[in-house]
Parts: sequence; structure tokens; C-alpha cells
Amino acid sequence: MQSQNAQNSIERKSLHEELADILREMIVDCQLTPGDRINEKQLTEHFGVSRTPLREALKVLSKEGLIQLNVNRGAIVAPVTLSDLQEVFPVLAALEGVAGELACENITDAQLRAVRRAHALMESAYRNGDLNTYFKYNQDIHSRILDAADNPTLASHHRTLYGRVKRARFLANLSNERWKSAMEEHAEILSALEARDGIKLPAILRRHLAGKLAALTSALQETT
Amino acid sequence: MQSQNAQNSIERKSLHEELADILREMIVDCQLTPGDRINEKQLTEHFGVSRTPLREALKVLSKEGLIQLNVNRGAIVAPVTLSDLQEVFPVLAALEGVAGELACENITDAQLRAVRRAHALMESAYRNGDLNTYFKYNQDIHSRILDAADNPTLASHHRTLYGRVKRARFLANLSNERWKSAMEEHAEILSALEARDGIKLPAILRRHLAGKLAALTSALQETT
DNA sequence: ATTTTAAATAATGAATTCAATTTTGCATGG
DNA sequence: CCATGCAAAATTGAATTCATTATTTAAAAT
Repeated sequence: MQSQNAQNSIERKSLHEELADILREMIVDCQLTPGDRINEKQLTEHFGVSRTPLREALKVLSKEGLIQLNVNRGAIVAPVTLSDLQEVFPVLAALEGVAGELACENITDAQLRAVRRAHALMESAYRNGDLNTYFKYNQDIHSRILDAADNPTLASHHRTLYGRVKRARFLANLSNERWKSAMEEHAEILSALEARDGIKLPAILRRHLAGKLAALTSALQETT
Repeated sequence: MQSQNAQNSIERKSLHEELADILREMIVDCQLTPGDRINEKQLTEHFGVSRTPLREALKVLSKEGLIQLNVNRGAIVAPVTLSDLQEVFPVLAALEGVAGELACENITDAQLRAVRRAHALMESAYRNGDLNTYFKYNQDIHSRILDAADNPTLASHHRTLYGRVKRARFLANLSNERWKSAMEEHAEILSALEARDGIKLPAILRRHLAGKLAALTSALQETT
């Protein structure tokens, strides 16, 4: 996957890109409910555009796995299923692993400081029991590691996959035990990164994501 | 990335999908030269379709990194640059690594036999110095490992990334030394897979791809 | 001769239109 | 009451049209 040139601010964006960006956010934030039908006419009226760029955007989102296209039968917002998560997480873990490895080679002191700051803010959100803020800085840390890896292709694929699992946080709530061990893992992540330990960091990151999946799995199986 | 439902033969394909499939193959096989301009009118006349589905296909291929879209300035076939390869290979290695790990857990005896057959055919191509056949079975082995991993998301992302680097084989020719060590690595790959050694196989696969990149890098640097 | 400018040509972006398929609503019959 | 069949409506797929932006060509000026 490509098209990580959002930062190429010189370049204008075409309509279909803007639409894809907006819809992507709507899907990932669960403003569009998983499984829901996507009505083209409705959306074109809502956005004030014609069907052509909208349909182009839908093709892109389909490639990202955020919607499902059915020929002659329209599109639906991709459901979030357990088997989906079980499929995506190992891939995400592999990508974060190599990102950690590369980050250890390439991270600058300034970038490291930014991670430290985000980590501190995440910790304080944890102590306050502020889940939303926790999620925000948690994602911030992970994406800063991806950035530090300095590999746009890696970042792009990671972003796409993360988009597919981000919605899971609306499905099951984080247990206190899992939250605690996630925090402990994050402490390890930070110290491995500070040590620029390119062996340890990937291992921790992979374990971290495996833990996340395991927690989600058991939480979802309890629910259903 | 998604849309690995080519095998869902019940489902018809929309025109844009067919076009994307054809164009993808043309690009990956270097029938379309990297860097070349893509003229929509030419292509629509060639395929006998209108611009609408063609443009939808181009959006998809852009997401795959096979073409570059420039607003108001058309599309070009993505160039194959060394920095591109250096960006993609580590990601590909991470994906093949986890694929190897999962394959060791999930591969069936029948699938393993198929890998063995492909390996034997690859070896004989090597002994005959038949590079094309070698490439064919080489890719066959890797994609069988991906299949055995039984993770469509993983396979899809791998396929996309592999599409971006496959063209490199037209850029530099394989040295005899590299070819030889690639064969040795493949012997290790097969035996680790037969032993279902989920630790060793990922390591070898990652090393294998790192070696491939290194060979490409030095070959391309010599050329330029 | 080279550079600049302006008109024309061509190409792309997006809206609209037309065609084909699916869904819906209702009547009919079991 | 539920299932089946059919016409109407809605929805999607793809072609066409219109509008805008780039590129090319040729003339004009230095």
C-alpha cells in the first residue's frame, strides 16, 4: 500500500482522496456502524459531490479492508469480527516488530524525547483512569515509533492494518489487569527504545500486540 | 489491503477489477515501462472500455504502489528505484517471517509435498541454468508458504509488496555466487519447514530476503 | 537564434446520463 | 398466513458529457 504522501502539502488533493480520508475516519471512529449499508446517493448528497469521485474513494477503502464491495449490490462498512482481528494482529505485530528494529537504528534524540513525553502523558492518563486519553497517547507512541523507523512503505501498511483493528476498542472494554500489563509492557518498550536495543524492542512489541489480541479475544468471547 | 477474493468464483468481477488485474500484470511483468506516462484515452481504446472503470482501476493500483497519480497531471508507472527496494524489502522480510512462523503451525502434509516438488523443480532449473524457470518456482515456493500460513490479510499485503519488487529482476542479473547462496538458503528453508521449526524458518526467510536485497543493491550500484 | 507569450490542443477531474441489476411492495394463489 | 410472481422503484455499473488544467505549437519580441 502506498499513498502516504499526505504530508506532501504542495500537492493538491483530488476529490476522491479527500472523500476517502473523511470516510476512513468515519469508519475507524465507528461513526459508520460496521455492517451498515453504504448508500451512494445519500453520501453524495451529504458531501455535495457526484458519484464518480465517491465511487473512486470506495474502491480505495475497499482495498484498505474498511468496506466490502459487492458487485451490483453496493458496499457495506466492513464488520469487525474476531476472526478479522486474529488475522490482522499477527501481521501488525510483524510490522511493528521490524519498525522497532529500524527505529532503534534511526531514532533521533528529539524523536526519542517526544516518545518519552507521550509515554509520560499516557501514564498519567492511566493513573487518572482516562481511557480515551490513554488510547490517544498509546497510538501516538506507536505511530512515533513507526515514524522513527523512517520507512514510508512500512508506515503506510501499518496505518492501513491499524485502521482495521482500531474499531475493536468499541467492542470490548479493557480489563484492569490487561491495562496494567499493557502499561508494564510500555515501560519495557520505552527502555528498550532508549537503549536502542534492536533485538529486545521488536520482541517486546510483538509480545505487546499478542497480549492485546489475547485480551480482545477473551473479552469478545465472554461477550458473545 | 484486502480483496484477496479472486477465488470466490461465485462472485462476478466488476470491470475496474478486471482492468486492475490486467494492468497489474502488465506493470509487474514490465510490459509497461517504469516511469512511463499512462494515457487514459490510449488505454480505454486498447481495452474497449470507458474512462470511468479505468480510472477506478488506477486508484487501486496507486494504492498498491504500482503507479503514481499526480493530480491534473495523470499517472505514471511507478519507477523501480534502489531506495524503493530498500524500503520494501524489510517489510517483505517481516511478512515472510511471520508467514513462515504460521506456516510451521498450519501447513498440511499435502501442502508440504507441493513445496517439496516446487523445490525440486527449482533445483533442476538451477542446475540447468534456466533463470526463468528458477524464478517461477522460487516465487511458487514463497507463495505456497504464504498460503500455508492461512492468513489472507498477510497474503494480500505480501502480494502487494511483492508486486512492487518483482520488476527488479529485469534491472540487474543474478550473480552466480548469489544464485548459489540463494539455493543454499532455500535448502535450509525447506528443511526448517519440514521440521516445522517456527523459530528457525522465519529467521532464514528474513536472512534470505536480506541477502536478496543486498545482492540487488550491489548489482544496481555497479550498474549506475 | 533564443526566449516569451498566447492560442490551440490534449488530457484530466468530475458531473451527468444511460443501462442493467437488484430490491421493494403488492397482488395472487396455495 | 405464508410463499410465489411480477411490476415499480431504487440502486448500482459504466459511458458520456462538460469543465478545468496542462501541454504543445507557433508567433512575436528581444
